[in-house]
Amino acid sequence: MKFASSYEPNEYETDIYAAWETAGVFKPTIPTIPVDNNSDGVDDRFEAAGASNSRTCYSIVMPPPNANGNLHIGHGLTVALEDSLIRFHRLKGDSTWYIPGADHAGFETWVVYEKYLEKEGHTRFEYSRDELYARVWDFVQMQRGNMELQLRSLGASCSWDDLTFTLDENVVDRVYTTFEKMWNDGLIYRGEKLVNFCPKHQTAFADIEVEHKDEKGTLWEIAYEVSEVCLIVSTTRPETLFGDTAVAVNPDDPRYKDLIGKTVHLPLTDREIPIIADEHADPEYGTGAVKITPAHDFDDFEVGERHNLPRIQVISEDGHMINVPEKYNGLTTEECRKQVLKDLKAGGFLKGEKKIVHSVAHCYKCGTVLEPMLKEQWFIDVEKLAGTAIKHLENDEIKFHPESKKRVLINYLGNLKDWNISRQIPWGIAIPMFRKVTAEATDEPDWIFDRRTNLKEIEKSGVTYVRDEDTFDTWFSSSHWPIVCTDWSEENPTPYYPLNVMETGADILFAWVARMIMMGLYVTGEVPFKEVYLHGLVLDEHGQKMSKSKGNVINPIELVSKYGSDAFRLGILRGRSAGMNQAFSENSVVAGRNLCNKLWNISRLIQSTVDEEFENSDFETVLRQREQGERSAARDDGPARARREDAISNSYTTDNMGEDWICREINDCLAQIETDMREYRFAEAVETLYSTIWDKYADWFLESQKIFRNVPLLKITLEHLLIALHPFAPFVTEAIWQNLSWTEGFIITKNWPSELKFDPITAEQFENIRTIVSEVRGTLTALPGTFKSKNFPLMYDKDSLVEDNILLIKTLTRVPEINPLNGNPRGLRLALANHELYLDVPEATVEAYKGALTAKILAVGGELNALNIRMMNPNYVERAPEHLVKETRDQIKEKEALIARLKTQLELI
RNA sequence: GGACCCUUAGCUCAGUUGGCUAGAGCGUACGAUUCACAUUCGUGAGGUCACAAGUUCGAAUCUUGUAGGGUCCACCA
Repeated sequence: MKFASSYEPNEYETDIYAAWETAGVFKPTIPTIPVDNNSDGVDDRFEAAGASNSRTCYSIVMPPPNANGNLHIGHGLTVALEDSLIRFHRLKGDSTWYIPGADHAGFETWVVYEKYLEKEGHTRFEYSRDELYARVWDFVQMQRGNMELQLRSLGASCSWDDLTFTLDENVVDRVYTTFEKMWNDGLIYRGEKLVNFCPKHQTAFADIEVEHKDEKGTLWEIAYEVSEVCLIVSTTRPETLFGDTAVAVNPDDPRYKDLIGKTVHLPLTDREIPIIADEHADPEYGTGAVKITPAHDFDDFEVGERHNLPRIQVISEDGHMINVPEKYNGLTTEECRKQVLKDLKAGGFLKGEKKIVHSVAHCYKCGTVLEPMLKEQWFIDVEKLAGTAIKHLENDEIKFHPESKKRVLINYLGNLKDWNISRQIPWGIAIPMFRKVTAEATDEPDWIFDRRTNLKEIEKSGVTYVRDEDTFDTWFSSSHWPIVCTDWSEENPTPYYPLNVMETGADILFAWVARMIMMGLYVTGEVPFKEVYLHGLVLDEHGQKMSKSKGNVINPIELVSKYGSDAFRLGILRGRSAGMNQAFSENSVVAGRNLCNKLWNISRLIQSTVDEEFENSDFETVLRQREQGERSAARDDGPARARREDAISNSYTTDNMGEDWICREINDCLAQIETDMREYRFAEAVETLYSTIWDKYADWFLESQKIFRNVPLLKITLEHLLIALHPFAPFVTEAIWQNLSWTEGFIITKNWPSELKFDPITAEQFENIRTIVSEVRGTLTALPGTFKSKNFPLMYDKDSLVEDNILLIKTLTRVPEINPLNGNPRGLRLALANHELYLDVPEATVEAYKGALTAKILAVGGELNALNIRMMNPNYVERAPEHLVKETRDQIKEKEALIARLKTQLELI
């Protein structure tokens, strides 16, 4: 026998994955690019397949994990979700394409590399941009590979040949093509705008990458003199006063009405700046007068634009004061603030200070306070893109799970500001723009588009241009992900685009999903995916966010090696629903591991039954069976084969109690899984499988089969369950499939099971048996005395169901014997199951059981009462649907009969 | 300030268009004992569905309000 007494995942998983990969079963069966109709020598198979493309292609692209990182729990969830979908659709016969990816993770990787440089005693400023790019490339290659191995250990059945790295040539090509199109369409502009700038990392961020934190600060009140009077302004950043180019007051503020248009003297300088009227000044806040520093504050920048104010930059990119009086020049912002406050105080300008709490922008990576910095950057005018996206969303072209996120997304797109796509880090896709440096060529444009970003300098009609040193925001290239992964092109649109579903974290709805939709529509005219499934955060077992500092991080790979890949997948899917942040604990993985082991032992039992049958059967039968098997195996694949497999697998009969029932239960289970998967209810699908396999198949069917041994049925039902569980627990199901003596090929490429035939009446009879068995067990447990003293025989009167199933009931209840009742009823009558059944219990025992019995009668009486009250309500009888009223009537009858039976139990004593 | 989500058993969560006695896993109590599986088997206990009002024959489910928790966006001179 091949089956060990327990399932050891580590002995099988690596080999199984390798076998799948070698066999090429992860690849889509329908070609990804349709063949050109005009070309010769077209493969027939491909053409035939092309006809049904729209129906049978099923594609998912993986959100690319960091190429040189390790997978975390979120990736574990992603793979569990996506791979279950892929495997389910593969079994359903779709041509599935699960496309893996690797992210160069521009900023993340850059931060890691910069730390590494620092450790080596170097800084980024020692190298040119191209040198740095080459160095990071090598650095990434050196670290690469872990993540891909980890995806394999999670069982991701993705098409490895099609792995896309975010810096691959086709990605860069596509990104440049889009950028060029946008440039020509006038959607790209270079603007001097305020950007969030990290003085430590020396790069700008998009709004979305900024982390706002509430902090304590001080609000200072400073006097700006206007001829005789003075105007008090409030500020949290006194050091920026050197960059002030106006003071704003609210136009409706009566206190300052007369001052509008006049000028004030800027303290510590010899400048006069105007007093302007602007809505931005809130009369309720501070003193109602606000200094305007267009170069260092986002709001002030906008005020400046409205009033055409000059922008004076007084803080440099590395956080030092510039363009300020000699005394302050070169100080850090902090030093300068101290000095300015000191000098203001000395000059009598400082009129007050208040402690306040305000939110401050931080770098999401290093926590440094971000400096709003005036910089020339490339921007995308998002108005049209967002508008188009909203139109398609409102047209319901993408289905969201959870549904509520659609509105959230539309709301976000409606308020989107222009997108800064320039980053000042070398690790990324170079922006394909070149700046004119030949001064005398006045007719030529200042900037030109050119793909030759490998060159620092290019020449065009005698004019020299130098490359912009910046790289793209990673989200700009990532927004092309569905397009580039599926190899979509204008000439050859692939049947795998749009994707069937985009599965990713709810936290990157804006950063990624929104941008993919805008970009997909802009490039292809179609939405990039038909559905979006968003998963929430995986929290620790107490509902806390996982973080290194809290020390509550769970490593998925550790769980995989401890309990097996399947256990992890089952565990993480359990109790999870779309878009919700949910807790996760090792317990659920243990439950998953137990299910795998249960299934393993179920298979072990069935295999041993099959082996025994084989040994006992006569030689000729064996020979005939073997020949049949070989004959069918010799044929080729295809629909004919599928039909034949169907016929063979349906060649069973249901002869014994419980057999029709299990067929019914398995059919229900399969149908439930199909519904659940269509609606992305993963946890429910797993739940259904768990209870069908364990509570129904093992606890009832297999127990009853210990008497009956219907080998063909045991085989086919096991196969059905193995296939049904395969999407969620791929390794154990394949391991079993390979160990079973009669199965062929890989389970991963089998067909989803067809319905089992059964007789519904016989199936229902088994429910009666179950009720009887449960009540016998329950009553025996409830009766006083030790277990051993309770070996009472069971007696029946004129009951053919019991009479026909004496052996079965005896086995399941473990009563010593079951006899026909001779003479008058005695002992304890079973009440719940409506059968003439008595436990042969001595009077004294029944007497002691009386209390429990009375309590039960009371409980049922309460239920009956509630039902009667319902029926006495004329409105209910009139208005509720007829079937419900009838149901209630039936229930009343049942309860009344039950109470009557229970009362006989008491009377019998 | 705006938006969205959540509150159901000790814990983590299901509960689909309102309709049987509100379910599962884990935990827990009692019992079994080696015949596929102790990663086992059997039987229980455990719930004012956050609170209040409303709609309805009927509400965990729909509406409104209150309280608590979470997430995101905007703003904070």
